[in-house]
Amino acid sequence: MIIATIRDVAKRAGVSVATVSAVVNNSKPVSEPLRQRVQEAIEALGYRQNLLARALYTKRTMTLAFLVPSIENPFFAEVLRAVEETAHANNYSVFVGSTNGDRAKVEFYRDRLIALGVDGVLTVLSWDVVSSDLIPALQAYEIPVVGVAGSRTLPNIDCFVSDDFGAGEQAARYLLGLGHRQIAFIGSKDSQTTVLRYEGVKSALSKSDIEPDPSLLITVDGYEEADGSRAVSELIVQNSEFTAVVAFNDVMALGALSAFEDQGFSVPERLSVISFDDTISGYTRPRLTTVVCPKHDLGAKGVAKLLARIEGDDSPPQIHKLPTRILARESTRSPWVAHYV
Amino acid sequence: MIIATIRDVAKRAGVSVATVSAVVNNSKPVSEPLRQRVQEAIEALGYRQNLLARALYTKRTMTLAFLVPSIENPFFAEVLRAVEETAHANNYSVFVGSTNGDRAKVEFYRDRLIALGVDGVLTVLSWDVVSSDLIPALQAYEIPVVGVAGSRTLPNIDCFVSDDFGAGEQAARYLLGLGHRQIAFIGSKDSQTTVLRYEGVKSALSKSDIEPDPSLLITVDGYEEADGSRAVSELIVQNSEFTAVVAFNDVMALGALSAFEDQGFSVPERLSVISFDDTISGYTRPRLTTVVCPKHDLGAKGVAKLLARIEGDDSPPQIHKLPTRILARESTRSPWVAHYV
DNA sequence: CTGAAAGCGCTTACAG
DNA sequence: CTGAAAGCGCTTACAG
Repeated sequence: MIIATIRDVAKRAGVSVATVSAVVNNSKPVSEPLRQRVQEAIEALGYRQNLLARALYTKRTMTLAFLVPSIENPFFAEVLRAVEETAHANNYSVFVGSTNGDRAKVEFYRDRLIALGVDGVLTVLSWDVVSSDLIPALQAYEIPVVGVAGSRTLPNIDCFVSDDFGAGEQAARYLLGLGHRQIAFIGSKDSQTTVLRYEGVKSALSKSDIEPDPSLLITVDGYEEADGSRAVSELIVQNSEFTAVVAFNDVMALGALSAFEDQGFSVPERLSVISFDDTISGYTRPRLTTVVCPKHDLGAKGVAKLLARIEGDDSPPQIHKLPTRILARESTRSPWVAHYV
Repeated sequence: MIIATIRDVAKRAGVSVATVSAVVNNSKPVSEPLRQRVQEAIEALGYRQNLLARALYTKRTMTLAFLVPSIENPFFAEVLRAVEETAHANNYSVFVGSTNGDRAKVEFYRDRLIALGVDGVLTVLSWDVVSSDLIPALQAYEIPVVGVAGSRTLPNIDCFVSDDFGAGEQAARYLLGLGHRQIAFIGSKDSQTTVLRYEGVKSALSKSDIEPDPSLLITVDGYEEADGSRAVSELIVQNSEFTAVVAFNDVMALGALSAFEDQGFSVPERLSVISFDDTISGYTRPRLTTVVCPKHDLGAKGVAKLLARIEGDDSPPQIHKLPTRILARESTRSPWVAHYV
């Protein structure tokens, strides 16, 4: 098949290419008769605009890129979904790049995205990204960048993160509302998010005039299921009283649930467990009450801001902390009846 | 910042743009002194090749697209991961498009991907895609297409699917090996995959001289957790004997697990349960034994074939059924001790 | 080995 | 309202 160009259309319609361009892009007034003839020629030839050739002149490709540390992570997959949706709704297409903590890959995307002329990039501010020169390089080419998800932020670009401190407060307030007073926290060492969420918990406790008990904070290496189980073991040997535990994420909470069951503490009868993220929390037994991150909003608002920047928005960059919400399920309950002593 | 073009580099190095092009693409021999000067000019100017301008002439953008019905589905997320990995390893970038069963979106991507000049597209053969003219349109522009995942295939393009019939056989053989004879199947109505997997189960049964009992096949609408529970209820009222159940997917199996527990049938002590896909099967209690789909291979091999097509491979299109494998966990056990009567 | 020139498919001042 | 022309940043015959 021979691919029709704007010139072919012009010839068939008996007009100039400028006129064809004007009707295709609706960029200038064109008289009805000519418009008609052009349209017919387009149909007849099956003409399609070549966006690449167009971009050469306009510097706009109508493409965006989204960079994540790992695509298959359900959290990012959900953000990606919102990114694609929002981009599509605004007539943009999106490249996905997974960086996997690999600086070389970050550099590959840095070079490639510039070479491909993307109009903007949304990126998770993972360490590999932040420690490379991706962002300044993009900015040197006047390609807007916005950061998203993760708790890390950067001062010189717009960032959309979930409010981890607020999430911690929310979790604790929920438990407090149920009547819990002795609330443990299990988290991951070296995780900024753990810190923030725990600070939120402490804040809520303080507001209820409860002195946070340091022996009720357990942090372990890693943030997988086994790490959650391990944290629970450590918690139990502390021998402090508690009626509820806040787990850093769903997966650790799953491990915690198993550990409690193994030790004969039934959830939620004797102990309440609450987690964060809402990834697998609907699949555990009991189903976990969790603090839901605004994954969809993160992607949607991130893209919206990116598009605004592309359109010329030059207001100062801001950090946007999006609110979380409690999704109550089966793992939490009032401690009135019985509790662990 | 002023963006350096090939002309700027040529000027600074005192050579022609043809020479710069030759060294950048390593497409022609260039004398060492000139190469040197060009390299220096490139460094000094921070020159980067504009792939769009290049593509205008070469018709190659080094981009691929991957179309899925839903990005956030963990199954496709995993395929996407392999797609991105393989593309990157071969110096390609990838657009992701989610079609969501929406024909209009399929058409958007059809037009856009052509306009953007992608070199090839990998697509899940969901109904929206197959019922649109996406594939013929792409082919008219000589853009190679390969189909992936899902059980649907098309005769005129390369397809990579997991071997559902084989997966069913595998599941049944595994149960048979454990000593089970009365094996139930719960699946989804109107699912071609259900049919294939069940056929595989029957085949394995027949090979062991076991007559498949039709009352042990339950199909329901939908394929979510609640549907799995419902299927189990229906199965129980059949009042037929069985010691194991094969569930169409992990999520239905989760529902089945709950239903069995509610009815007082403990898994795996009284009943074995096996599922397919390995999405959430590691998170259930007991952890589900499952038949793992070659999600990563699907993506990796699909892209590899696509690249071969781009490079000119014109062998006849083929359907590739990739083998599955059993991942044994806690939900299956020999029925010798006790079983449901 | 090197370069001048044409051309890839568009858009947009500019002139009419 | 319409069109001729220049130019976006590259590559590749072609000639030397």
